[in-house]
Amino acid sequence: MGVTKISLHTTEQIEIAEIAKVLAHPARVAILQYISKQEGCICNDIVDEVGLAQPTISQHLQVIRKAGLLKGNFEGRNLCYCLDVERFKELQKIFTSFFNTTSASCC
Amino acid sequence: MGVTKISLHTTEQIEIAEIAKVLAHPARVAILQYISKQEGCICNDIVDEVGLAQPTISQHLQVIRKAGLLKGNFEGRNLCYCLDVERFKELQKIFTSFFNTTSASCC
DNA sequence: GCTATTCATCGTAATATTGCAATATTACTT
DNA sequence: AAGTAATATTGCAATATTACGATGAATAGC
Repeated sequence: MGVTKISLHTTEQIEIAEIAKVLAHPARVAILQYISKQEGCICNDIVDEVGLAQPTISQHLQVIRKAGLLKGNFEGRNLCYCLDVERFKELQKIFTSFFNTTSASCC
Repeated sequence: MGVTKISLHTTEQIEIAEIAKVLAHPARVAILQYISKQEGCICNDIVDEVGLAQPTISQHLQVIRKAGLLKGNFEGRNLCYCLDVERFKELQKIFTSFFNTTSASCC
């Protein structure tokens, strides 16, 4: 039904899935890579860089923002996006912990 | 349109997104945790453990299998699933590399 | 043979995601 | 004030995902 039965799962499982969802689209991976790669901040060149329409990029940015990974400062009429590196590393920790804990005894 | 324009993205971005997609559902996270946690192999107790219907679990297992993370041996009439730990660690490496590379210079 | 059990697959319904055109909003510029 | 530039929001179409009941295939045990 396209509807996830969250009541069945632990908060940890849901958290990991939420984070993974942010990375689960190549455009968002591209955006994350791009906004971190830039020396200063960048603006709507994400649109040029990634090659999707502006509303689509805006939508993906919202997903990234909801995960707490986006910082944006206005510079004149430009919005300059930044990766929230601290939050990003937080997510990495959660992932690393999941991977390490999970790859345990088997067969 | 629900259709991802893969032509726009690099193979690395697509690969990361593919891996993330596997983890992008709490049920699959739960399954991965469960099959790794078990001493021996397990069978359809995943259904009991996770709490979704058998066809749904089977569907999720297919996603995990497609990512190369599932090993299954028949034991009598039971299929015993195993996490492919090597492949799992491979994915972890790809993720770790992405995280480390991405959290670079910003603002 | 028959029956029960285990798991996969099919079909289908409900919902989510992705993408874009059109439009709105905000803020700078003249 | 009017025009322009940068983003966000809205609305909608196409597709993907999630979930489950029904059915199918394989095997164990009688």
